[in-house]
Amino acid sequence: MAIRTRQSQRRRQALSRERIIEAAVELLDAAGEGGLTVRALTERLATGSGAIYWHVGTRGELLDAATDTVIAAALAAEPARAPDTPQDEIRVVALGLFDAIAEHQWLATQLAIQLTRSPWGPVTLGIFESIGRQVRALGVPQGNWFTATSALVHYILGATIQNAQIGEDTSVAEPDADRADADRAEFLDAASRAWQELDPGDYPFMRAIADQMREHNDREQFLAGIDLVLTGITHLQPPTGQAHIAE
Amino acid sequence: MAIRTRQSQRRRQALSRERIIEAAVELLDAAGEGGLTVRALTERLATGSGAIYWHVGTRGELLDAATDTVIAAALAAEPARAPDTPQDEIRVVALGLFDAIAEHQWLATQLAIQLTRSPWGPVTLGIFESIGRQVRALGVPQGNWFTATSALVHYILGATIQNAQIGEDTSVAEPDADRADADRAEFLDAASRAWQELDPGDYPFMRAIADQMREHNDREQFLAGIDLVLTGITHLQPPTGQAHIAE
DNA sequence: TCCATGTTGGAACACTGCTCCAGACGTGGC
DNA sequence: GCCACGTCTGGAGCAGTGTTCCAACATGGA
Repeated sequence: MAIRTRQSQRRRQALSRERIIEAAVELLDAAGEGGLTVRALTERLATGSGAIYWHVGTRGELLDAATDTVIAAALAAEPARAPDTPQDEIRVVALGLFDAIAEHQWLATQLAIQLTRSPWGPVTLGIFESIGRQVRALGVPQGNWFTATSALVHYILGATIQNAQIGEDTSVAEPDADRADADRAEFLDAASRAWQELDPGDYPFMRAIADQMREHNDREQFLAGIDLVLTGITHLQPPTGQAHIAE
Repeated sequence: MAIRTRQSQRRRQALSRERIIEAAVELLDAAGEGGLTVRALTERLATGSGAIYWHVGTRGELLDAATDTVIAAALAAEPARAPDTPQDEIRVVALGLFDAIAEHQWLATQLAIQLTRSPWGPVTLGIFESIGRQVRALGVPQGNWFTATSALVHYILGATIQNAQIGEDTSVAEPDADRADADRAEFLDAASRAWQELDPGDYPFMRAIADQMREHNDREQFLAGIDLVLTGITHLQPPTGQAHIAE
C-alpha cells in the first residue's frame, strides 16, 4: 500500500522544473531570499535534494529562473484596456514592473545581481525590448533609440528597486489594502520627521523637502518621473557627432 | 620573546573598526561578495572571529559599513577643477558613483540591497542630498525638487548598476587601461553579434540597435542619459494639483 | 518478463556565520 | 610595585548551509 500511494502521488504531482520554480517563488515571497533553502524546498515538495539538482541545478540557477519567470510574466501581462498611445504603453510596462517588485521584494536584489553579472541576459533583454518598441513608436530618430530607451529602463529599474515595499504577511490578501495604506502613511510620516531632525549643515536639501514627503504617493511619484524622462526624450537633440538634422 | 612580539604587533597595528572595513573592501574587490568570509578576514588580519564581531558585528553590518564607506568617499571626492555650473556638478557626482561601482563591482548588489531594505538609509540620503542641492541650484521650482532629484538619482543608480564592469585581476593597476579597453570592445562586439542573431519576431527592437552597440562608449552613453534627464527637468511643468504658476 | 533509462530521496562532506569563553592586555588606584 | 578591573583577543564548537554522490525506485519498450 505504501508503494501504491507513493506511485499515485508521483503520478498526480509529478516533480517538474516548473513546479520547483513555483515553490521557490512562494518561499521567496514568504521569507525573502534567505527563506529559499534547498532543505525548505525539499520539505515543501516532499522530495530530496537530488531531485531538485536534477531538474534545475544549483540554488543560483534556481534564483535566476525564478527571477526570469516573474519578470517575464510581468512583461507579458496585458492590461484590461489596451493603451492607445506609446506613452501609455510605456506607463503600463513600467507599472507592471513596479508592481511586480512591490509584490516580490526579493526581485529588487535579484534583478540587480542579474544586471551586474550578465548585463544583457534574458531579463534585461526583455525589458529593453518592451520599452524600446514604444520608444520607436514615439517617433524618436533612430540615432537616439538607445539613449532614450536606456534612460527609461534605468530610471524604471532604479525607482522600482528603491520602492520595493516591506511586505505584509502573505496569508490574507484582501483586507491588506487598507492596512498597507496606513502603514505606508506611517512610514512616510516617520521618514519626514527623521529628515526634519537632520543636521541643517549637512543635509539642507533633505530638510527642505521633508514636508513634501508626507503627501506623497509612490505610484504617482513614479509616473511623474516617467513623464519627466518622456519630455526629455521628445526634446532630445539628434545624435551627437554626425549632425544629421531631421526636421 | 613570543609575548614581546605579540605585544608590539598589537601596538603597531591595533585592530580597529576602520582596519577591518578596509580589509573587507580589499577582499570584496578581489573576490566579490562571496570572497568576504569571516574566516578569510581573520586570516588576513591575523586574528580570531571574536575580535571582528566585537568591532563591527555581523557580516551583514560589515557589508553595510563597507558600502557606506566607499560611497561616502566617492561622494566626498572633489574633482581637480571645480565645476562652475550645477549641470557640471551633477555630472561630476554621477561619474563619481559610476566609477566607484565600476571599480568595486560588489557595490552594485550591495547598493540594491540597502536600497530595498532601508530606502532612506545613510547611503541613499547622501546621494539624494548631493544631487538635490544641485537641482535646487538649477532654479527648479520647489514643488518639483523631489521629482527632479529622484528622477536623476534613480537613473544614475539603474545605469551604474548595469554598467558595473567585469573587473580584471587586482594585482597590477597601470597597464590595465589598454587591456580593459580591448576587452570592452570585444564584449560589445559579442553583444552586438548576439543581438543580430535574435529571433526577429520576438526581438525586433534589439536587432535594430545591434549596430549602435559596437561604437558605444559607456561613460558617454551614461552622460547622454544624464543630459536627457536634465532637459526633462528644465521643461518640467509646475507641480500637479496646486497650479502655482511661478513665472 | 526483464532490462535500460530516467528519476528520486537521503546520507555525507566541506564550508559558512555566529556564539561563547578563557585568558591576555593595559590602565587606573593604592 | 602591584593588584584589579574593564577592554579586547583568539579559537573551539555549534547549527545550518549548498552540493555531491549513489543505491533504490518507476516506467516504457523489447
